[in-house]
Amino acid sequence: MTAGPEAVRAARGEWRRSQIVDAATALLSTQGYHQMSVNDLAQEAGISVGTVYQYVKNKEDILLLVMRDILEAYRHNVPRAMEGFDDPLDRLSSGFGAYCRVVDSRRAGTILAYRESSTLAKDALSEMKSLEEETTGLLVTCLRECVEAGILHEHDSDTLAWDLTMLAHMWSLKHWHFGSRMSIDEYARLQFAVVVSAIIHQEVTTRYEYLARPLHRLR
Amino acid sequence: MTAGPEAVRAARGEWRRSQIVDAATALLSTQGYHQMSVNDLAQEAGISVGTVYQYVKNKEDILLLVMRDILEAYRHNVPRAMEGFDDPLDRLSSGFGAYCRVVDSRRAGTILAYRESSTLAKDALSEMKSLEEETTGLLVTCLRECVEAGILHEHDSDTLAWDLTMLAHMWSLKHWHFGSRMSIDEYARLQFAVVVSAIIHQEVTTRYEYLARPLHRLR
DNA sequence: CAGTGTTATGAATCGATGTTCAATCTCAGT
DNA sequence: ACTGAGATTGAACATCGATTCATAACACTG
Repeated sequence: MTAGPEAVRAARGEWRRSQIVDAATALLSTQGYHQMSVNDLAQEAGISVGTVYQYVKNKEDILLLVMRDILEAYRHNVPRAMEGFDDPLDRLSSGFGAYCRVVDSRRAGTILAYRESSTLAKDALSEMKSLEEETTGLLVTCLRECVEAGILHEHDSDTLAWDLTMLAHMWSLKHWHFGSRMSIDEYARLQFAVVVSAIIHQEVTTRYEYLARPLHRLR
Repeated sequence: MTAGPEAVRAARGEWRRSQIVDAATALLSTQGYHQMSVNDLAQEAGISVGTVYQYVKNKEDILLLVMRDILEAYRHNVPRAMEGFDDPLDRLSSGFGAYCRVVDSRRAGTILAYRESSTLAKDALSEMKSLEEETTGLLVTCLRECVEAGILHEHDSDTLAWDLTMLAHMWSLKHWHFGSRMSIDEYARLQFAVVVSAIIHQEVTTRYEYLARPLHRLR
C-alpha cells in the first residue's frame, strides 16, 4: 500500500512542523518569545527561514504550536496516571503526582505559558485556558468521588482542584527556590498531603501511606 | 528654609520618574512590555520621549521601576497588617488577607511579575526574588510562632509559607476563573482555611471564627 | 536686557527583525 | 535525458521602535 502525494505532503508537513516545534521549545525556554528570532529558530531547526514560513503562518503561530504541545502533554499524562485505581483518593494522588512530574519534565513550558499568555490572540488564549480547565476538571471529579465515598469532607472542589493545579505549576514557577530543597516526588507528596489533610476524614487517614507522615519536609 | 538647586533637581527627578512609572503601569497592564512603545509611554505620561530618557536609562529600566513599585507595595502592606496581634495565627491571617488584597488592588502587577521576569537582567531579577522572599519570610516567622504556641502542628514552614504566597498570587493569575465566583475576601478566607486546616491542632480550631466553617465556597 | 545653565522637544538615525520572493534544487514520471 | 511540479534557500525589503542629539524654551542672575 503506497500512499498518494497528499499523504506524502501531509507527512512532510508534520515532520517539518515538529522540527520547528522542537527547535522553538528549546529557544523559547532560554530566550522567551520576543528575544527569539525566526532566523535563529530556522538555524536551530536546521532549515531555511523560507521553509519555516512554508509550514507555519507567522511567528505567533509558532508560539501557539509550542504551547499546544505542552498543554497536550498534561492532557495525556494526567488521565493515564489515573487509570486502574479503585480508590478515588489513590486515583487523585496518582494524577497529581503525574501532573507534577509532567510540570517537572517541561519546566520551561509551564513558565512559558504564564509568560506569553499576553502575546497570544484572544481565541488562542481561550484555547489554552480550556486545555487547562480540562485537566483541572479531572481533579474536581476525583474530589467529588472522594466526598461521595466518605473519604473527604464536603468542600469547594473547584477551588481545591485549582489549588492542586497551582501548586503543581509552582514547582516550575518557584523552582529557583524549591529546586535545591527537594525532589519532585517529595514535593508532590508534600503538597498533596497539605491539601488533602485539610479535608480528609481523620479516621480514614491511616488507610493511605502517603499521608502517614506529618507535613514535614522529607529528608 | 529654601532648598538648594540639588534639592530642586532631586525633587524634579522624583516627580518625572513617578509620572513615568504611573504611565508605564497603566500601559504594561494592558499591553505588556513588548507591545508598549516608549513613544506611547511618553504620550501617556504627557512628556516628550527625550524627557523620558532624561530620567530613566532605557526601556528596561522603566520595567524595573514599575516592578519595584509593585513589590514594595507588598513589602509595606503585609507587615503593617500584621501589627497589633498577640495571637500569631491572627497575625498570619491578617497578613495573608492583606497580601491577597494588595494582589487584588494590583492584579495586573502580579501578572506582570510572572510575565516579564525573563526580560530583566540577572541582577534585577535577583532583586525581585529577594523582595518576594522577604514577604514570604514574614509568613514563615508567623508559622514558626504558631508552632511554638501550640496552635499548629510541626510542619515544613517554608513550603507552607510559599503555598500561601502562591495562593495569594493565584487570585491574579487565575482571576479569569475565580473573579466571577467569589470576592477577594471570601477567597482569602477560604484559602487561608485550606492551608491552616491541614496543620492546626483540632482542639484550638474553635478559637478562630475564620475557621468556623467547613471549606465550602462561601455564598 | 543679556548671558548662562538647565530642561524639554521631537524628528532623525540606526539597528534589528518578520516576512517575502526570485532563483535554485530535487524528485518523479515519461 | 528532459520536463514539470514541488520544495528549499537566503538576500532583500519594508517596517518598526529604541535611542540620540541639535535646537528651542525656560529660569535665574547680574
